[in-house]
Amino acid sequence: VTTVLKAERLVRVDVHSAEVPVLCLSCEARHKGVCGALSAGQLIELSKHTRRTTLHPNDVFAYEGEALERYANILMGVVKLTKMTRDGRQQIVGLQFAPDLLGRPLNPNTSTTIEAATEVKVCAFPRAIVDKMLASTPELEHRMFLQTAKELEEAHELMLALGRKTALERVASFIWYIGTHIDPEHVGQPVRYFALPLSRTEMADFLGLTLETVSRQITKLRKLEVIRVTNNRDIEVPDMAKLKAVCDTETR
Amino acid sequence: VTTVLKAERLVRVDVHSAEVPVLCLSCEARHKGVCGALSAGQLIELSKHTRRTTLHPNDVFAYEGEALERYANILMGVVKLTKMTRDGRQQIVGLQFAPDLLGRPLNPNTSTTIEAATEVKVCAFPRAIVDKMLASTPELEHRMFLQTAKELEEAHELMLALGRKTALERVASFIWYIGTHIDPEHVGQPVRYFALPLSRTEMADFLGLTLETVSRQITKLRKLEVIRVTNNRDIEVPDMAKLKAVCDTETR
DNA sequence: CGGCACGTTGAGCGGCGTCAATTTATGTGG
DNA sequence: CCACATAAATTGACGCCGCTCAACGTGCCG
Repeated sequence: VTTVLKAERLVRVDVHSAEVPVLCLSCEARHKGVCGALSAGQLIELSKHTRRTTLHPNDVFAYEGEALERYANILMGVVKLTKMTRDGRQQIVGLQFAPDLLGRPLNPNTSTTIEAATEVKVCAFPRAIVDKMLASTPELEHRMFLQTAKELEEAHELMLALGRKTALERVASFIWYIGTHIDPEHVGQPVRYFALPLSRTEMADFLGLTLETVSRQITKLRKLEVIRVTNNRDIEVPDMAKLKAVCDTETR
Repeated sequence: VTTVLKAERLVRVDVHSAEVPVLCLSCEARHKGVCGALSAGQLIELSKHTRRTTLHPNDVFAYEGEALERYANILMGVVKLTKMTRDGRQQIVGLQFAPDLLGRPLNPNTSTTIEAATEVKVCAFPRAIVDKMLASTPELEHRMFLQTAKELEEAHELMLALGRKTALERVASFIWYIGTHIDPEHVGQPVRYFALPLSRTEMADFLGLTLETVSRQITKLRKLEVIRVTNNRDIEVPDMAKLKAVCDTETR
């Protein structure tokens, strides 16, 4: 229900400097995110209107149907995209990780509610400025397109799980998904020890289950020695192949 | 007023029609599809390598993981995008209608199997030619991006159905979806009489159900007088609002 | 007419949801 | 540091929605 809480002011940058803004220097989005498509000059122009913000779990960035007047680069943390039926049933339709960009060109209205799952740091800039750069920088649109295409593929994968997988397979698939996405430095290498970014309730909303069922499947995976659970959210995967096998069991 | 506009559009004469290839003249894709982004010269260039094809139900255009060496514009009919688990459980993750484009730039590999649901006519062109035009024609990429973004939104909608809706709601949602997409001339106006492009089995694969359950829900909708079924595939919707109400029942 | 594909209907069962109790983590003030 | 409160997660009992298996139309075509 709360919106953006804390806003940090950006460090001032010399307008006439051809250098990359200080804040951008160590920013991951400049390497793998959309900002990588921008020149030093564009980064400076953009940084004049940039505002970094921290969101706390369940802080809402934008509501379904709302017009986004700012794009936002995720610098840290996990963001969930949710939809709801009129009577309150909720579905998480996607997760976003650093350095994903929130907001799309050509249509400012978001079709999902965008909210923080974990603590999240974003770098936000006004729509108009980015849209102007889009016209002259094809590479920027390429990157946005690439992200959207990737989101669509992941949506398809989740749809297979929602429509055709058992509760156990869905939970295993989710753990696999997190393991292969949570580390921004992942080069396809899944990590074997990580913290789940979602609560049991949220996992249920992601997987089309109830929190009780999710909990039961987790204890089942624990007893099958596919995972170890240390502090509810902390997961260890001794053997990734074993986990992968459960995601798509031959003998259901 | 709408009918007048519609009629006007149908008889509209293209100023440069002399330069546009004959095949493109009456093609819907040139108006609302991606070809609308191309100049007469580009259309001529493209038409030299164009091949029109007819696909029959269940003909496969490309298999999951395969590299598409041709884009294809849907001129007529419905195409289904499917995914499968290793043990053969199938999920339809999306439907494509005229004038949608099959294939995406930047990544030739398709993540879903692409196959005809109904009889389908496509206009196919080699990847290389289109990709070259993409570099010099931003509008072309805009349109592709727009379609992908739309696909993503529809995927999200389906995910809500798969994860959180009852069997009855899913079937009603499907009928609503078809009613608002089957007519290429739809300007948001849902039609009340149409043929379902999918068999019961395919509807089940789309909705994460079994064919028996789909069948039962259809008879239930019939008894509730939400729909009329004439020849199994032919549906009449007396009151669209009534159908919409079932899609998202308050009292589940 | 018979064969076949497709759809409908029925009977019974099981996986997951519902409701509720208990345990475990997290935080707060004395 | 320990009671205490609150939220989050686990576990159990039971019921229902949708799956499974099977029989039975129905329409189409040779």
